[in-house]
Amino acid sequence: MSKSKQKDGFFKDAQDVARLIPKGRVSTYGAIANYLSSAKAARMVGWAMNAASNDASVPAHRVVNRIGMLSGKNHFETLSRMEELLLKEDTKVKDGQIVDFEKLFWDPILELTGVDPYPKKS
DNA sequence: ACACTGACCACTG
DNA sequence: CCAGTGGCCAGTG
Repeated sequence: MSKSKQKDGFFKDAQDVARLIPKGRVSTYGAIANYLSSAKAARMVGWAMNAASNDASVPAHRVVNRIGMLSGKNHFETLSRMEELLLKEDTKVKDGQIVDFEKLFWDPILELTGVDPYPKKS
């Protein structure tokens, strides 16, 4: 990061995927991580967002944890910044959680590859 | 160069 | 059902 050129890596990819999230939709760290590598790299996605917090082109506010909670709001300029940004995009937020999260959920795997990562329960 | 940490998730017991 | 633990990648001390 400090270097002018960013080597291709998880960060770059995660930020790139974040930019693909349509306005008014939200995604999760795990989904993005799973799309890039595995769900276990979810932590890095959050970190990538933090690294990109200076980059306004990366809608980090559209990325929440798996239960639709604004877990990363503490890393924004202000605690209410993330929620405000979401509300501006018609994304309802209630008590720190995305309303109708299931409907607004944008899964890169499902949307970009067409493969349903969540096989129906047996 | 080693160890630890981090906006998380899924699997085990 | 709740608690515990491993794991992923990159950056920092």
